[in-house]
Amino acid sequence: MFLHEERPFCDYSLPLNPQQNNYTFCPPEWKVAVLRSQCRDAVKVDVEAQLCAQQIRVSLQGRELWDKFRGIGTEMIVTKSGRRMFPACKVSVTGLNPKTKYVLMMDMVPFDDNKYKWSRDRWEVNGVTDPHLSNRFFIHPDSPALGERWMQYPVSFHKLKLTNNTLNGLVILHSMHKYQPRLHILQTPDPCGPHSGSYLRFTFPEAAFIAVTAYQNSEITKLKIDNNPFAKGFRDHGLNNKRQREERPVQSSIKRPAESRHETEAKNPAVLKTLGAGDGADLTVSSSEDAHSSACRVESAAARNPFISAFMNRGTADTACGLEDWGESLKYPSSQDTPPTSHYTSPDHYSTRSSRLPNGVVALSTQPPLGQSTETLRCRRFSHLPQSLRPQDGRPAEQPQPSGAGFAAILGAGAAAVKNEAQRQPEFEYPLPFPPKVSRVHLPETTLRSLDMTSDPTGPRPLADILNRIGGRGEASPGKFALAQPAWPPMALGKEALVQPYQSPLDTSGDFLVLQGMLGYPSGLAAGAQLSNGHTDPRVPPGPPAEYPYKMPLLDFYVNEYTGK
DNA sequence: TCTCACACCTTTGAAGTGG
DNA sequence: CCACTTCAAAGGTGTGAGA
Repeated sequence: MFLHEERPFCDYSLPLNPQQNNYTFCPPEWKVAVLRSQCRDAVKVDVEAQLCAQQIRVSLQGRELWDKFRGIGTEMIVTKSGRRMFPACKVSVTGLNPKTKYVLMMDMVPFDDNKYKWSRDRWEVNGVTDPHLSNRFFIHPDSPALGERWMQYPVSFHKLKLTNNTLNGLVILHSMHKYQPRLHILQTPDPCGPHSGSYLRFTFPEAAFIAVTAYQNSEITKLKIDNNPFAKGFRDHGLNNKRQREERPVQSSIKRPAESRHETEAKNPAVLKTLGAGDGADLTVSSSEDAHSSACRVESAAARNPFISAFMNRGTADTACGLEDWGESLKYPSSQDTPPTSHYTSPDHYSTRSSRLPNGVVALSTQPPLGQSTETLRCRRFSHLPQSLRPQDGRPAEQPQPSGAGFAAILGAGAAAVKNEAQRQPEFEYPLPFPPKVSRVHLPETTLRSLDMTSDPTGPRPLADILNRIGGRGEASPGKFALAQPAWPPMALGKEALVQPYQSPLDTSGDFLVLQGMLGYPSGLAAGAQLSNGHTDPRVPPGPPAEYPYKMPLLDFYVNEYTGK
């Protein structure tokens, strides 16, 4: 769905995932599998999986904006009908196998075991967390897609919606609880072969937030209004509000309210606190570059506000991260042909580890580069740049903007040249300019031929529609696009789904689908919190595997795609 | 603390218009 | 036929009243 709107692909041979609802439950077995893989004592390195996975790197896009929010204490509204996140999670992925299909999913996991309350001007711990509800994934609408697709542009999860209602199938959160996004990269199992897919997950503690039903911190409200285009009507400090405009028709110069805490702290580095290793008990680590930096730079001094200090990390940026950031920080994939020389090959990202589980699933987990300081990492990262381009503070220096022809080059035959350039400087981040309207772009004939331009209403949208949405529209709006969705087998949702459980064509064992089936591995793996080394994970409730009666397993989905059912 | 109606906004596609 | 403009619809957003 969103693919059509934001990203052009010259190869449209693969079917898109047209599911109107991209949410599904998290199989508890996955948790166990990943937790096992992340327990170092239990890791049995699988050489094959390691080769395919250890280069995979994920970084959160829009860091400046996230930093702004984290500096104040990010809040996300949850509503009964579902509310989008702002900022939305947008990640860039590198290191995937370009010719392998992957499913990208996102869910929210508790950040800690606390429940919070807003006390006058700050967040305070208010008891222990309520029982965590069953995880629900938001499956990226492009899934499944080839690795080269995922790596070509940052992957946005802006359509993910948060809710506190268990009946609507969205990602469910408890209000006044703190969560962090978690990205799942699932290598799709081969429907014609053994069902073994690699599996990785990356959490983003820098994007942690407290779920609320109404904003508590007015500074968060201001920040959202200032940055969210849909809230533009509330800018000018509320004077766009009709009522207030009528009350105050003339307001030539409006003074900003008192300097926000965020701004104050940004100007006073001594006030800044880094995100501590308080999540250390959590085996999940951040995959993103700056989260790693955070973990490496834990400061011992306690902030006045423990919650806010938990959000704080590094200096805040002054530049707003607008819609244009989809092109910024675009990372071209580094060479896939060059195997790494050591296990930890990504100086500024977390590397991956893998383990073969008893059920045959290769579980992969992220690990920080051990024994390396942040400065070391940064020095290495920019070592290939001329001295003049190396940032003084470890941040990327401003790079010269490539010409507008860069977009066409990516689209057409020029893509190879761009890639070669990226291979020469694999860590270099190329800002990508907005492409012009497609009507003014002359694409090579070979490129046009490679696109599926059929008039089949169930097929992909014309190239013009794709590209016109890219220019100047980083965030896709719902519009009327849903009407144009191809008619795929309906995915039962919510109450309706419970009435009409999905009957897997592959699973004849009963009316209920046990979610191991989503990956195709046997259901004998006991669900629970007990790890193989005896540790327990408090997030994984003990008990039998949950049964989810109505979601089509991913494997079935892929098989249906391949077999044309 | 939560829900809901509301005004305001962006985004989108269709229809209309003119060269 | 193409480019551009206008319009209406859909839906995202925070606000504020009330439960």
